[in-house]
Amino acid sequence: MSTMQEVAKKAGVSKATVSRVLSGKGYVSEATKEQVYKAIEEAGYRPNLLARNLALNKSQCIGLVVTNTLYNGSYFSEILSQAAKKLADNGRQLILVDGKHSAQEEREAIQFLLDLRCDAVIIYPRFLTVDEMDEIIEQHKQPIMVVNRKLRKHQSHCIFCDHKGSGFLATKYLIERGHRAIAFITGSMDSPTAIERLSGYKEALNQYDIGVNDNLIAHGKWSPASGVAAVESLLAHREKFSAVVASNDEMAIGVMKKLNDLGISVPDEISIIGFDNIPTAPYLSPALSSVKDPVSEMISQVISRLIAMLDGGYLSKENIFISDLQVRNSVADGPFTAK
Amino acid sequence: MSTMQEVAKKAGVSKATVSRVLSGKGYVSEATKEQVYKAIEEAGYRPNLLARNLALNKSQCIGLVVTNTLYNGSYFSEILSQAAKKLADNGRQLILVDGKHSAQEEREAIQFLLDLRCDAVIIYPRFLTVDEMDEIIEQHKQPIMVVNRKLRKHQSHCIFCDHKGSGFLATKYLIERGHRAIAFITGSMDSPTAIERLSGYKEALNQYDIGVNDNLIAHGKWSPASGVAAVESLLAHREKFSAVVASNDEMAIGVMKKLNDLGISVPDEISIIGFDNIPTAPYLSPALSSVKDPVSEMISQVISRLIAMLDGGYLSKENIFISDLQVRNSVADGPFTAK
DNA sequence: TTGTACGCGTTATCAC
DNA sequence: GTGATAACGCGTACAA
Repeated sequence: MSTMQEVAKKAGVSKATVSRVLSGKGYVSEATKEQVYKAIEEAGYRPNLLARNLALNKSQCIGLVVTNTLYNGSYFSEILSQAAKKLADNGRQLILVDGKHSAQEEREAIQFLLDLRCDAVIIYPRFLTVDEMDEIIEQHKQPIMVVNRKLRKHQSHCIFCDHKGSGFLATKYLIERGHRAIAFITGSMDSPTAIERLSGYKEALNQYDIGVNDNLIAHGKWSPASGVAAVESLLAHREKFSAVVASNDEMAIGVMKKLNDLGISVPDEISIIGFDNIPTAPYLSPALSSVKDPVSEMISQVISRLIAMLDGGYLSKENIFISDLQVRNSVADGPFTAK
Repeated sequence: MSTMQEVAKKAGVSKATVSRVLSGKGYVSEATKEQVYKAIEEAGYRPNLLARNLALNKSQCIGLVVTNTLYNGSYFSEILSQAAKKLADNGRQLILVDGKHSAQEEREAIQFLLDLRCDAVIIYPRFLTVDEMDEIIEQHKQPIMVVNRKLRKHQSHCIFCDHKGSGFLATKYLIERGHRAIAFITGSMDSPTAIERLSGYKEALNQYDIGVNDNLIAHGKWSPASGVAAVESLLAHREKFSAVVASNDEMAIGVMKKLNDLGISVPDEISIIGFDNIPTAPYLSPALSSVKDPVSEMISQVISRLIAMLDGGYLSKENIFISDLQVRNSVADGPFTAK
């Protein structure tokens, strides 16, 4: 790899001049510009971005921390594709670091990115608590943005959406269509999202004066297989239900499969509603509807805000809260009506 | 951010000593070690990885280039999750760069990663030709690995699998179950994978003395919607068929949806087979089977090889060709038998 | 318009 | 054991 020094020598100028030509800053005569370009060409010169970043003390790179536990399925791909595209549009690159499966490892991942002198770090946390993140943000100069959590102190550094509201909405949707015995399948209960969706479900039942029946609540782990298992545990209680709210689409698909296998007609006998919207979902089954999880929007907005702050130096103090929820219907309302 | 110099001053030693303590190389007395650790703690010192990388001329980062056109769905997520995990296991990080949607942009993405002094670059190409990539590999000292293409010259820098064989397998699978009128839906025909799968289909028909009927071949674009459109164009020809080979699972799902909507029973009247295996596929429909695309294995193997070469300095000259194909069945063979 | 000299934060090679 | 000092490759005041 040839260096700037060598190019300078070839062109018969100093490296300061080469630098000026490359950056377009400062005055350089057309004649020497020519010389320099020619020398660059000949030498096959390429700038060393490490050196440049060191000198400028910034890297044009944004770090992203995502937990291992999310590393599969369309949710992960949505986070990543959105982040990579949006950053590329703004001339930055994405460095992905595995948050593994503990708070300590999430910490280390953030630290690593900061040590690499990333301009900023985005984390989709799983194990770090809100307070821990507030603390981390305080300790560092570089902006650290948190997706899908409501921070206590640094609200301008986070973005979140109304998971409780979406749990409420899904349940209400079924209630309004005549369902009374509505089962609920949770996600992993160590996830705030799972807890919020469950609480939305309970609130909806309460609001319509339907008692919460613990026999109608089963615990899943986000995966299709755990959806299958949850159905089994629900049926074991021999309690009737005409609808199921599954805390994400993957479990909803597992539920659908299991019910089909048992010869239970979906959605005629039992309706299913999920969350997240996996891309192929609209094609899957007229039996399955979902409440959209606005991950893409969260990522998109958080990056917009980040770029604005990196370029403009100003970070909006405004709270970002996405509450625009909607149910996507594969079909007309018909099939979801309780018989 | 405090620097090594400041830590040295605090500890009353030179920065050379601090460096020795940190790296664990060279002799340092226990007493001064203590001092240094204390100073590091007090100063809240963190090493600047940019500076370290510049001095060492390596970055512990591996670049990955993926085209925009792949940025969705489970295929993308499989590539990424596999790459990130495998690299993290080996203490390296993943930098993802958007290959956008042209050969030129794929070139630039590779160049950027090299300029960043990534230790190596992995590309899942879409637009660059095999010859162009062979040339790029020659021009650079850092290893550049190519996934899903057979290079002409640098075979040890690539990994690929038998897409033609899998197209053949899927078709043969149906033929052996009694089907004769088998429709085929291609992927985007600017993709080598799409072309190879089609040629496998044709070869299977030939081998069983079934003529290739152009009316039974429709062109899709990998998306579920294009699968729907392909079915429409097939039906427009008023040619009967009892089975469909769709060039990937997403299109297969579109096909299934469309046939269901038309009241055509799947798989009783028409059987469908796809490729790729999306994670939820086994839960979707007993009507859909797929031939697995070994992306994960390709990524995994190419990284193993890469790490071996980065750590050991030796790059195996052996050809890597994955030919272990298999059909995943959601169900027993029954439903796929032609009536 | 151009060149000199220094700084960015490390690592590594010497002497001491 | 430890401390100067020279790389690493680039940006940028400041001087000329």
